[in-house]
Amino acid sequence: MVERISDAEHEIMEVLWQRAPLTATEVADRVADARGWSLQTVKTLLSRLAAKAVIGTERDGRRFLYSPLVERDTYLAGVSRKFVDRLFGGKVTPLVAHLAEADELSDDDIREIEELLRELKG
Amino acid sequence: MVERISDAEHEIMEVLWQRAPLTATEVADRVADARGWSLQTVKTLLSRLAAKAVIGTERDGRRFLYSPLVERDTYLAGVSRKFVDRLFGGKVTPLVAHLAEADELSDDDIREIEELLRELKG
DNA sequence: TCGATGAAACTACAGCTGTAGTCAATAGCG
DNA sequence: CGCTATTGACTACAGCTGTAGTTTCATCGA
Repeated sequence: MVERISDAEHEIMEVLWQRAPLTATEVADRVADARGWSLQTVKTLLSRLAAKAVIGTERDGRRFLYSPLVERDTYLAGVSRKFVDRLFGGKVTPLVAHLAEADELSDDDIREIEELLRELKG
Repeated sequence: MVERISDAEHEIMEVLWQRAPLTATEVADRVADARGWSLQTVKTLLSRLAAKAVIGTERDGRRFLYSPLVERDTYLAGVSRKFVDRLFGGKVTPLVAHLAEADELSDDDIREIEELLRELKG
């Protein structure tokens, strides 16, 4: 069970999953576009993530380098599971059905998923 | 945009989506199994949902009857969308791929989804 | 009629979240 | 060697969430 990661924290994680280790300033630069957070905000989020042992710190002189301790896939698996459990009784099919009905799936999407499923069976 | 519904609130909504209108006491009885909430807690959650206009109240003598104002499907659509956006860049295919890789999809699931997609195209 | 009972309204409170300001140490520059 | 800029640590604070206690008001039975 990975500790709960909040929305803002997740944004930080995405950056670190893309490239690590990074300093606080580097992380701040990379999230600057999406959210307009100050450096201090980013540092607070990094501290909280470190406190939860979701990221690790490595001293580099006077500053820290941060890296994820949890794989993105592991995290996604946990979150997806909880999501599907909570809203779709643990079954994936209704979720896909729902997205499909809600017109969230383009024809291309459908083709892609079909392709994917074919590979899975093969 | 439906207002954000917290976990606890969602539990209450599920009860009301299953049957409505219900009194606070009836709702409390129905969630008693899952979570061990007191009647007061349930009433607080009902008030918050009513304040958000996610459920409606109808006076019945000295008490209230509560009913959802938001369809379950509408709500699921919004939440699913946000989920897919946030974790899978808005694309459903990676979500399915992920669930598949994480062994969350049984052979039966795959067959069901294929069937579903066939219908969608038809 | 009056007290017990049941319902909603109001109040509480700690922990999490988003967002940041301030402080203290340190290191590099002049 | 002292000042300035950088960096992490500590502090802040309002709004949301989970979980309820307390108060007040109306009503039903004796």
